[in-house]
Amino acid sequence: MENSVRWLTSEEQHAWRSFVRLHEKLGGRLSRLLQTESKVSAADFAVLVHLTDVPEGRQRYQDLARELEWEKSRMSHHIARMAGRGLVVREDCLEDARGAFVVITEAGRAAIEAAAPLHVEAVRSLFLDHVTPAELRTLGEISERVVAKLDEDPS
Amino acid sequence: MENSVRWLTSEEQHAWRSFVRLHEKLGGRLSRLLQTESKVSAADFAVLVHLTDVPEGRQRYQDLARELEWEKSRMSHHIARMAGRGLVVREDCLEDARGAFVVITEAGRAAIEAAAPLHVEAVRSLFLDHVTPAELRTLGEISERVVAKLDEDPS
DNA sequence: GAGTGATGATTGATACGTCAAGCAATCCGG
DNA sequence: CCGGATTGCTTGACGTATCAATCATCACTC
Repeated sequence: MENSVRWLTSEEQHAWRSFVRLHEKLGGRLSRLLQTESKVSAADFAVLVHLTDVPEGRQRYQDLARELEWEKSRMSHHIARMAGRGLVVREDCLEDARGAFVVITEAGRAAIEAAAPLHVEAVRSLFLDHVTPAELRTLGEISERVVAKLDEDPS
Repeated sequence: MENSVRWLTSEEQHAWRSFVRLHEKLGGRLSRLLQTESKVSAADFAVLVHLTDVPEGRQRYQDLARELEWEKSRMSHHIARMAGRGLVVREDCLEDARGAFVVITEAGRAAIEAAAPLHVEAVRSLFLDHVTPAELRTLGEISERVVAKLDEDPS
């Protein structure tokens, strides 16, 4: 048993546990909602959002993986499944024969347009509606700062 | 296309996306750390924490599932795997022959005592160290309030 | 006290994420 | 150029999460 551990005070413990519960519950609710009400999962949604943000709806696997913070193998597996459902297609890359593009299909665009209002409404009613603008600002600042720290110091 | 959707303002959008990224990154880091440095996963850790909080280290499947917000089938599968690794044992319930207890073993206690300092240190260095006490208080309040709302209104 | 429904847990199918290994295509130092 | 290292993606195996179906037991009612 280490004696040098900086254990949490009870305030820290309480805040941390609440925060963890929030993540579990909110994340669970949102993805369950998307899953059951639309036909895209939270992961599908994230992919489709990025593809609609980009010219022609085409992006390299690696770029997509970097933006979503996914492993490349996860991207391969997931895109293969999405392609099977017709939401995207895989396209070979001419400039670099190793590479490949993910391209959103019409069905993909239709799926995300159908899911987006639902998702926004859920984010509002499950979260934003219960948080003041000042709190939201604080939360945004904390999130950005911590994410930056995590990026600085890779595991 | 619905016209009545209350789309997010750019401030809301920014804060929300940062928050989601924090969720993804911090969760990923913590569970990866636990996984590689100790021999218990984040899920194992949560189970063991609850069992050490309770008399004799025994608790019913359903109670454990409720506290962790897990599905009962997840609990069954996971406890079966943990039992296979000797961290817990399953025990029949005398009062209700349908029910069963999960009981932490000595090996389970040893595992969590080994993992706890590491976990606390990670929570500090990856998160708490980058947040002021005031921010942490705000975060705790937000979390509690939103969790309460989510509990009120079941999906 | 038999029938009906609810409860506590298990099981199997399927989907998903991660890891390590693999395979091409490309880059680059000599 | 040529050979080894690197890059971009794929694959297979494994552990894990979810869903629906199942089974045994219990509770309630008539």
